[in-house]
Amino acid sequence: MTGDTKATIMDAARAMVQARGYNGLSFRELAKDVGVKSASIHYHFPTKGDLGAALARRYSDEAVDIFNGFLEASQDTETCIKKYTDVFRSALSNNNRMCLCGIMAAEHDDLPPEVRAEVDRFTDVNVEWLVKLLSRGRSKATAEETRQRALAIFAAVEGAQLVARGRGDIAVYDQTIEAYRRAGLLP
Amino acid sequence: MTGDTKATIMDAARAMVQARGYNGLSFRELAKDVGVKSASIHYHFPTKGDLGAALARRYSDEAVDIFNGFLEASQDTETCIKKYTDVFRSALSNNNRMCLCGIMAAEHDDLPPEVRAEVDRFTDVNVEWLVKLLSRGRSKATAEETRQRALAIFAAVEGAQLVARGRGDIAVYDQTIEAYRRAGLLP
DNA sequence: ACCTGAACACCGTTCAAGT
DNA sequence: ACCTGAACACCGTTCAAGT
Repeated sequence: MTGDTKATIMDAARAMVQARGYNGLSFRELAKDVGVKSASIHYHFPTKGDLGAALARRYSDEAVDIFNGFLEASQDTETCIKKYTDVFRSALSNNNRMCLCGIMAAEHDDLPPEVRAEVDRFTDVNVEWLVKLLSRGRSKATAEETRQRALAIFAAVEGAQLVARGRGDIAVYDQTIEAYRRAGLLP
Repeated sequence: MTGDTKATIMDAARAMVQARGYNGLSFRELAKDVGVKSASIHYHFPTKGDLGAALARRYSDEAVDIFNGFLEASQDTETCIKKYTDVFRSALSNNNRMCLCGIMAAEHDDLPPEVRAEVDRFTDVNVEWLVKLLSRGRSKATAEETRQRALAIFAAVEGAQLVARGRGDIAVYDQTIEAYRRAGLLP
């Protein structure tokens, strides 16, 4: 009665992937968590690829909403970028978890095509949002330079998360982000 | 006759992990590649963790040698950092592969402790080397600032590789590294 | 010293069968 | 509409047995 099974499955699966990756996601373990048999998971998501793609799609959609909220709430670029890096920070503070699409990008060659496509879209929505943010302030950078800087910021943040997670130390993330700012990569 | 089995196993396993991750490494597939039965792999490496740790250890050792070669060959910081980023580039140009320890860092929660320890050591040797490089030129940065910048460079390069690999596009890596340089993160 | 076949408990997936 | 048990070919691992 507490909500539909499909959403429950996705919530449990999302936590699992952020902790252990797409390869670490087990239908049988997932079934135990949710309280059904593994064959039932297949009723809602015929294949593991279907589930993975649904997770990445919802994740990107949620990210777009959250990021756009930052733009609306503040005119200040520095404030927005701080909120942005804090989103990635929050994954780490949630039991040393990682960005759903960051961990899946590392598993690139193991992903079914439909999952890969959705993971790519996460990069797209991040870069698009960062371009929007960087374009608000007047700047002498060309459109192409701005796009490349946006891509660089996204990649650097993902890298900071990856390395901090490896160390299991959120201070590593904070120090790295601060070093990016000092160097001038982050506005 | 062409060399010992143990080295052959490690070479095949290394390629496999750089493409598909630690979780994607299969003893049975590996055995087929090498031409033995999977039980024989266990003779040389009792557990998958033993193999993974041996791979990461050898990888870090080789990296140290290569990096130190750069320092000896050139006094120029810009040249050394270019060679450094080119090492990570070469993984991508080798069939879109990834840094062995970068991909394993993403799988952090799935790794046996002995593998995790060796993966951590790769971060250490990279940061140590970058500190050595950054310290050669005289600079007003404190030792702690230098260490944090070294960590930031390593994280940013790993992130560039991760994102470029996700896109399957080495141009993304090149553009991101160039943007790091423009921003002043890379010397 | 090195390799193997057979067994174990796991995995994603399929499907006929239940309600 | 939703769930299940049983089967399939996979997985890492163990171990007694071979040479």
